[in-house]
This record gives sequence, C-alpha cells and structure tokens, in this order.
Amino acid sequence: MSETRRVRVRFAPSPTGALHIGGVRTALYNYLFARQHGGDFILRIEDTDSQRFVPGAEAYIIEALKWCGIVTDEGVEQGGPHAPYRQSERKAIYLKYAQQLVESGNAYYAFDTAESLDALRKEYEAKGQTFAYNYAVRNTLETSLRLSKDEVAARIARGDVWVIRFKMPENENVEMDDLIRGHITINSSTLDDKVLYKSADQLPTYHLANIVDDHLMEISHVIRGEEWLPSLPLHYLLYRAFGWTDTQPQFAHLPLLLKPQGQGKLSKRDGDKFGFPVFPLFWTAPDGSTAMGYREEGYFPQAFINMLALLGWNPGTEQEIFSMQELIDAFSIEKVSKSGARFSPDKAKWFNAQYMKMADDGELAEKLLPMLAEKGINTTRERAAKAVSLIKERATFPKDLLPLTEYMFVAPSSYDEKSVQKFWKPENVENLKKLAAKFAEFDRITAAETEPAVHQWILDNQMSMGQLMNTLRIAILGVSQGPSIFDICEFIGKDETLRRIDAALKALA
RNA sequence: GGUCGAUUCGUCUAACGGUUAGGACGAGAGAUUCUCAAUCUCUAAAUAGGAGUUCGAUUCUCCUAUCGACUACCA
Repeated sequence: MSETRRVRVRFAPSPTGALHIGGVRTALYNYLFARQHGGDFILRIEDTDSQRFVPGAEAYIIEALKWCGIVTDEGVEQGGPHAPYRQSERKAIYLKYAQQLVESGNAYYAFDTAESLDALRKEYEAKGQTFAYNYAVRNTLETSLRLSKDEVAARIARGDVWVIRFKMPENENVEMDDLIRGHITINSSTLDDKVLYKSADQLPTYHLANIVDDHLMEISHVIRGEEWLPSLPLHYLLYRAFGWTDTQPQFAHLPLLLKPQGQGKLSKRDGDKFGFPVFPLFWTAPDGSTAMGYREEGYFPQAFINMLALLGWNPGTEQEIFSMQELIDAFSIEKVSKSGARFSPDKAKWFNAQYMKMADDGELAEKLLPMLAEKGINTTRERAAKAVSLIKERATFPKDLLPLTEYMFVAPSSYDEKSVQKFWKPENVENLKKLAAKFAEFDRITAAETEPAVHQWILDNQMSMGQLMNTLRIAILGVSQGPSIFDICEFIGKDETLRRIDAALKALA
C-alpha cells in the first residue's frame, strides 16, 4: 500500500443484463479516479456465473461506456498486459489458487450436495434457527477437514461433487479500512465458509476470481458498490491467506442509488413505472422485453454523466456544471457521501436543458434536419442552425427542436382557437392590415432595424403594442407563443411575412 | 432473525465543535417581455428521537427508531 504505487482501478461488471445507471456511476468514479492520478482504468468482465450469462450484455456494457465518454485503457476489447480480461477465459488460473489455499490450511474440500445442504437449511429453519456453514458445523460435514487425504483424493477421482470452501477463522476481529466509511471491525464468527470454487461449472466464485485477478492485474484501489461491504472481511482474509497483504488494494464502497419514490434501490422496473430510463442505452432483453435508454430519450452523454457524478458526490463548491475534465480534476473519493442517493428525473432533465443551451447550433441543426425532412421540410444546415439559435434555450431535448422550429419553415395550417379569441378582434385586424402596408415599405424585415421603427410607428399611431404584436404572431405562427416575432419575420423574410398575413386575413375573415 | 452500514429542507447536497444551517432541483410569488419559455429577484421548506462529553454539538460517544445492503456452488 505504498503511496508511490501506480493507480490501477477496474470496473468489473457481470454480463447478466444491461448496465444499470448505478453501474455506470461506479464505472465513472473509477474512471475519474484513475485519470486524476494518471493511472489506468481497466474493464474486466466477471462472467463466472454461467447460469445467468446474458448474450449481448458485454457488448452493451462496452457501448454504454463509450457513449458516456468513459475510455478504458485495458480490457476485453483492447487487451493489455494482463489479458485476457474475461474471467471465463482465465478459467485455468483459478483452481491452482484455490488448491493453494487448501494446502496452506485456509480452505478445504466439501462434498455436500445441493440437496443435503437444502435439507440442513430446512432442518434448522424448523428449529427456528438459521443454518450457517461455518466453524460450528464444518467438522460434522463431509469435508477434507475430517476425511483422510487418500479418501479425499479417491472421492474426487470417483467423480463426487465437491467445492472448495474458505475456512473462516473463529472469533477473530477483522480490522478493515474503507476510503469512504473509515474503519470497520467485524468478528469473523458472524461470517460463513464461502464457496471459492464451484463444482457445478468448474469456475471460481466471485470472491476468489475477484481477489486473484485484482492481485494479478495489480489493482491499487477497489471502488465498488456498497452491496460488497459485507464481503469485505472475507476479501481481507483472502489477501492474508494468499500472503498478498503488502499489495492489497485500498477499498472504497459507494452508496447505493435509490428509487425516486417509495423504498429500496433503483431497479429496472422503476423506469417503466415512472417513465424515465434506468439504463444508459436502449436494451432488448433475451426474452424480448425492452427498456428505454438515456441516449434514445435524447440525453446528451455529458449531461447524463454530469448528473450521475453529482449523485453521491459533491466537490464542496457550488459549481454544478462540470465537463469530464473538470470532474477529473475535482473528484475526490473522500467527498463521496455515505448514504444512498435518491435518483431525481427532474434534475436529470434540468441538466440536459443546461447542456442544450450550451450546445453548438450547427450540431443541433444536424439533429433537427432529419426531423424536418420527415415532415417534408428540406432546408440547409445554415437555415436550421439559425432557427435553432432562436429557440434552443427553451428546449430540453433535441426532439423539442422540431415543434419549436417547424413554423419557421411552413406557414400555419390552422390557428389556435384560444389565441384567436383573445387577440383576433376587428380593431387589431385593421391595425394588422396597416402593419402589413408598413412592412411593405421596408426592403427587408430585420429585428435590428424594422423592430424599433415599427415600435415607434405603433406609438405614433396610438396602437396597443401587446394587441398588435400578438395579432401578428397569430398570423405568422398560428399561436401566441415563441421567440421574438421580429426575429421570426426576419428569418422567414419579408415576402413570406406578407404572404402569411394575407393568408391569415383570408382564413380568419 | 443475524451482521454491517446509513440518517441535514419533498429530492441531491454544503457547513476541519462556534454560521441568521448555505446552494441546487422541484414548488409558490413577483420582475422583465409582443406571447410562451428562458432569465432575474423573493418566499416557504431540514439537522430522526433521547441521553451524554463540552463553555458550546449538524459535527464526537451511547441508546432507540427508521431506512438500506448482505445473509447462494449470483455477482
């Protein structure tokens, strides 16, 4: 645990489905930490559960990280000095380590069947007790602890089912340190003899594979979800049993992400229930069910990351908008909060609106163009960018751009009844006709020159600014809303302005 | 049930034992404007409860309550 050790962190998801936003946040914090310390960020796939493996999940994870702008230095995709990075491809290394633990007396073979253990659990339950596979019972069961070496070998050779279990010490206070939670002590007697190596699929369990790989990959810091806190003593003891305590990584357990309403941690179903995504990308499960994603809902990855970064971490300043580089510079593991954070869809939208305001007009135009084309409107990138600049501050998502700009390209086909009732009065209509005549005097309509001139003209003729402008607005847009009416008239041009006034006068006569 | 962890406005959070407990989202009100947004200003809104330690606890300790995680040959 020397201070000079190179920082190497890993994100180690299990490919059992889409990557939940809680997982994305874990990956993000690891990434920020690595970058801040000039270290390495590694993506390792922990696919040691052959039962729950979901095809496509790994590809999803990789794509999600890419969309978020989280760049991996080593991993299943690009390889690296410690390849392979998929645990199923590292199968061969784990058994050796498990056996090493047996030889050193820290683990043992157990020959219980799933059925016999099941029966034991039921038996205890009937007595109102909870069965724990630990120091109290291990000597009464079929294990290498009481069987002779020859008999153990014979049983294995015979094909009996076996697992390797960790021999949890009895009544020892395990002292641990967590970068976020501080010092923690747990008595080992409350822990059980966890399975390290499974017979079912000849693969290690998470605990073994995780410790072995973190050691082999020279991981310096383990930053993971709080759900791992209960297994931290086991992991400490494993490092000790292997004799790796001098290079044991430091641990940081992140608080959980909670549901926006009600109780419990955020789950996949919450998205469906409350109408917001819990996954970064759209996901189609093997059973055909689907779940929406932030990307598809129109979130900017920067906004998504910004929102996620602040959910459980705070720099202590009042800054809220952070670029990835700013996050890297400001991040600190000590400032991660200890309690679970409730996810807020409203705040997520607010972040997106902030990024919308900052977005480049040209880039937004690229998103708008196809939407317009779908409506049969073809225009240039420049025109679209100009339209976007007029309205982007009132949009939250790129999809809002279409309804906000559509009327700038096509004349209204109908007029909002409420607005008409309010403003389309005989006097206003008469004034509108005069205004049209006034417009005709200009070579072209501009916000810079026409607007002040018309204002003065309205004053001189003792007309009502509010009444006339809204009447004009109805004629041009069909509704009484939107950005400055002179900006719009300038955008559509003098001819089109006069044409729309004329059309409205006829339609609403 | 057991073990561990957590607890500041409705939500996300700030406050190296000393502040009128700050900011943001959301809510309400107002300003501005040709309208709708945006923007700006203002308002309401919190230290879970109880004991201690201390001159002084949001902050430290203990108890209670509540919430959460874990308690698989899942990760």
